[in-house]
Amino acid sequence: MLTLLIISSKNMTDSTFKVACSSCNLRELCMPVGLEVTDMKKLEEVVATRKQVKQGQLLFGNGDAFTSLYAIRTGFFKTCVSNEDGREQVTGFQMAGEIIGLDGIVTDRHSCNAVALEDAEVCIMPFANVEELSREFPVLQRHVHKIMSREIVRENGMMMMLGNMRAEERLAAFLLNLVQRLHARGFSQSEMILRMTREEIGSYLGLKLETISRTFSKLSDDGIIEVKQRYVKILAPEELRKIYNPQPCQTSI
Amino acid sequence: MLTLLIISSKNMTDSTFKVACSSCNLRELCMPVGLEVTDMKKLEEVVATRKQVKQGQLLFGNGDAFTSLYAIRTGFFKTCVSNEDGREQVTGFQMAGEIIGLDGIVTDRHSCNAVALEDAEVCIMPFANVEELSREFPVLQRHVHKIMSREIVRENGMMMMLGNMRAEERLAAFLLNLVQRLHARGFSQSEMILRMTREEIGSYLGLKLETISRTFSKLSDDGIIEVKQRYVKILAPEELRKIYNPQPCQTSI
DNA sequence: AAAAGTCCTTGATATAAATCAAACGATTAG
DNA sequence: CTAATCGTTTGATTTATATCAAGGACTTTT
Repeated sequence: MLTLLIISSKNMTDSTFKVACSSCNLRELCMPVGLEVTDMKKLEEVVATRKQVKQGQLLFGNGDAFTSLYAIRTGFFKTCVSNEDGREQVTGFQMAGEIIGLDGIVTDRHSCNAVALEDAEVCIMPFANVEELSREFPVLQRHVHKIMSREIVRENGMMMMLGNMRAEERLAAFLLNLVQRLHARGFSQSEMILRMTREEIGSYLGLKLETISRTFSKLSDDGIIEVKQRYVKILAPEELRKIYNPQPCQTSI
Repeated sequence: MLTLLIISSKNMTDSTFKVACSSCNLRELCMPVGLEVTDMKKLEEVVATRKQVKQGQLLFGNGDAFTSLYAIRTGFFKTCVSNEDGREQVTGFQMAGEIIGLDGIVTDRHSCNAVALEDAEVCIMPFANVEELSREFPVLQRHVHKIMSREIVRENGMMMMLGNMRAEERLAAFLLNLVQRLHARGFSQSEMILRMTREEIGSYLGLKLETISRTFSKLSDDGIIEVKQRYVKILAPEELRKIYNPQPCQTSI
């Protein structure tokens, strides 16, 4: 029975359902737009297979050989780097339609861990395929460049957060960013269920879990959000945006 | 006379000296290695012209249209992002052989400022050329991907610094990184002249200038470095490395 | 249903770095 | 040569966040 289950699972995830980007509802998120149907069919070759990753499992880890990029189909990931002395830094949270694995290109080894925060499924895109098809399709080439550039710009923003902002500003930015990305995927623009712990949020924002908790309570006391464990509702999005982007002090002259 | 000077300057920087990557001593830093001479000649087409940037001048600024990547030939740059309310974050310091401008790809506009910290000269590489030649030369394609991935990995490391490290660790990491890059360019592995102010170092490391100054003094008092204004000499590189990478506390069991 | 394990919240206290302030050294302008 | 400016150093004090500690809430296991 166990064997049967495993075989069944393998079939399900690896070969039975041949991947079809053209019919994937995440197409506009991880594939270039404005393609002819024939080109689209060709581009589907970037994706070799899919893979399921159970909550808590590693998709790839620091030191692993780099072979592929991964497009998240379902589920939620965190990526984190760690120090010789064991300190961890969450470098990002990724959701459906986003690409992970770019860190591995430079050294042919991954330099971070990608952990599923809920059961997930990814499309495996062997990087050799990506590069080959990029040479053939300028639109894919441009798409890949944009994905990498977007990540660079995101991390620039993170440096600004970590270097300059106070706890409340960081958490406001975090919540606004998260809900905006969820909204772009068809979810509510005011409510969400967090997939990560206070400690993981803290690591991402350069704060301790107690500070995250206190800051949640503060925003809740101020009537700006409603928090109940992992559930968060944004009651006053404008107030939250004001915290994130405080107006410069107006001087009289 | 002024006109003459301008014309002369324009000739010097834009057209007189046709660029030749094959004879540039920074070739191994900004070009793929192991190319045939004929391919090398072809690849030189990525570089359109050179441009000189005076100390304090902007190579490109936030909001500028993105057209090109820039390979630094001589000089030293900082890149920085800024907030609506005017806070600045230095996101990097770049020296000869390094590539700047990658932030512009995703939106076709630059999202940061690149400022010359000393008189500089850059090779302009129109991004259209880069993409076209990347399609023709897989080795260039791979090179471009690695440059972008390296920047992503560097920024992951910065997030670790800004999120987890104490002032002394950040400054140690900064000095070790800087001197290592200078050494790779043929300079001393223990001495350097800083091109940036304490305030700029502070912005980069998420600290205030006074903290940078105090931390320099502390490292100096401990006999680990010698500091005199912008001159820094690393007296005890191993000690500095220990500060950057403190051994995890050994527990008895 | 009880027990155990996570995760979260809140309070009391400590601390690293920020802020405020003054003076000093190096460079530039007059 | 003197004054002015800019960058730096150092001291005194404040403050935001970390740390330590305890209890509470939810989830999973038994």
